[in-house]
Amino acid sequence: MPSVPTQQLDRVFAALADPTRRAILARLSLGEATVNDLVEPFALAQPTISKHLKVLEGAGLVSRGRSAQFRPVRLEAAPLEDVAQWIGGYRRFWAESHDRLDAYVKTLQAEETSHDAPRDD
Amino acid sequence: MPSVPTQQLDRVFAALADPTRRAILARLSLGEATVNDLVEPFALAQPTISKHLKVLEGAGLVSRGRSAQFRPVRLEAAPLEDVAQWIGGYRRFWAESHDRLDAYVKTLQAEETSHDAPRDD
DNA sequence: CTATAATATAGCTACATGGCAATATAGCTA
DNA sequence: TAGCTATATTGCCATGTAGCTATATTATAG
Repeated sequence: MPSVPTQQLDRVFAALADPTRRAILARLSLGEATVNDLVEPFALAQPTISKHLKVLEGAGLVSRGRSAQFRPVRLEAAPLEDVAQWIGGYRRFWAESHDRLDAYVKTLQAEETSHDAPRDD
Repeated sequence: MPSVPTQQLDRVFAALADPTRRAILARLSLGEATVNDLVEPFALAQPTISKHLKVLEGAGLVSRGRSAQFRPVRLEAAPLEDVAQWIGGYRRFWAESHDRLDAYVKTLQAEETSHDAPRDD
């Protein structure tokens, strides 16, 4: 059972704790973006975004390419899978509370497999 | 589709970003505990644990009871479900990378429904 | 009522983080 | 080479957080 190093989970959760960074991930779910692409929608300075990207990169949630003077940013979802696995260990605890809401939960699980873009946060 | 307020996700992710707090949750997955029960296994002072509990409570991840001078702490998994839902929006991104590892992923998904205690972090 | 036990609060230190403006670097383009 | 564009780095400030010790609070036990 290949469980994720604690420190790695630390970094991933910390990275996800900031709404700007989650919004960046949502944006990247639509495809690669340059730093400037990412600066635009957030009323934040470019160095601020670069700092956020460094945090995301440190958590393995994005990777950087190189194309002329651009450093395109790409979503890397693997750490999210790690998180999903960690959370999976607690699934039974909320499953217990849902004996009366089974139908609703089934609806969510159906949506889980749908292919809409994630929300922007 | 009942998506979780951003601020709520902020608090939950931030709470989960600390390994001590994740260990507290793992401990609570075995059942209610008093503050002292939780102090013992971590080489940390009691006020430090109390502070962690406040953070967890603020994220809705634990609730407190009252029994004599004890304030038993209980796991509340609902926010983890919110996180699972948020992450679900990205599932397809790692699913894409797993065309060759389908068997392995299926194994994990089988374990997801098993009833072992979560790891201690 | 006093003493004891469980927990919370206050006040402190050290360090991390999010934001900015200013500047440096790297890679085109002319 | 000079200049322009994209991004990174630096240095600063304000705020937040994890840890501690000391003290306050709350509830039970004598």
